[in-house]
Amino acid sequence: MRLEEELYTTKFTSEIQKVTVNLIFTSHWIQTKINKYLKEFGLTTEQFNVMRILKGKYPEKMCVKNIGMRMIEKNSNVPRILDRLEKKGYITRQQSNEDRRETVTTLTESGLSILEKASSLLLEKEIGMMNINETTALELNAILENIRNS
Amino acid sequence: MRLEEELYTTKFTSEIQKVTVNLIFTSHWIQTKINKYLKEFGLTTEQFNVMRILKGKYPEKMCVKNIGMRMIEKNSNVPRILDRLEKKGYITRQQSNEDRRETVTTLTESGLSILEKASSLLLEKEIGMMNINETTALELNAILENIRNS
DNA sequence: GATAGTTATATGTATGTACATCTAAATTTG
DNA sequence: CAAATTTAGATGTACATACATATAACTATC
Repeated sequence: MRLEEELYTTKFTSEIQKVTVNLIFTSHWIQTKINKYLKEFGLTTEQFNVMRILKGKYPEKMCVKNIGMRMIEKNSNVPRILDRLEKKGYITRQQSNEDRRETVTTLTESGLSILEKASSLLLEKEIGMMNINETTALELNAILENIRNS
Repeated sequence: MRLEEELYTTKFTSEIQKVTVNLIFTSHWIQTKINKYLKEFGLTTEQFNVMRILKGKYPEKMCVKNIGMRMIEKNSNVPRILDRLEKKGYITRQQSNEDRRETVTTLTESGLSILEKASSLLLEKEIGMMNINETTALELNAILENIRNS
């Protein structure tokens, strides 16, 4: 559907102005879908993202800062997301021995297991989630990366 | 900068998978910029959006549902955003006479005035905010609208 | 026209962002 | 090495989303 219809608006003053709104709208649209899939596992997207990042280094432990650097949302408050994952038993936290300011974290067995299940569902859903092919995706990725060069 | 560098990750398994992350990342990147501009006026993006929508019908009053339909973020909790705008004196609310379930809202003089200032700053910043021209923007808008056809 | 169903909005709770502040530990500097 | 600075993380507050539930008012149905 055209963005104008989605937002019940008449028109935008420029294609650039419309791009701004269209990017934010499409991002919300995707996130809403992903949220629904993850809900089945009792996970939020941010919790899933943190776990996915921890998996990338597993079984190595990661400090809070290094997790934060890899988050899609750079303003994420990682300690609080870790609070919830710890409460659910999906991660463990301990003070680092090398640098005692650091809190190092790793996935538990239970965390690994639920991550695997959630990942495989998302991988499966990913195909049909967006109407786009690899060629256009490549093109879109290039445009997005260029947009941020300013 | 390439997305892989932004997220300190090695690579994505497909361009489509990368598009998902790239769209969400770019959306956050834009929103962070807009937030910073609006902060000068003590407004959040959502508060600004609601005011912009009210301006579109001004001086006609709008009900909560019609505002919500026009929000970029469809999960917005409009009554609570209105609470904050009312507290700041930027809108007024009253029960509708036609349908007493409805709460109708309109901008105050003060609201119109701050909206005008914020809008003009955003319009000015919009040009340099993203590195994109009208032609590519047109193309990007078409891709985004197509992505959501599924 | 009374009852059932629907709709518009408000509100409660958990989670997350945005941003400021605090504390402890490491690092730098004189 | 002591003092100053920086860094890592935790935590407080305001605002927002996600979603469930509650309430009042409207509409449909018998």
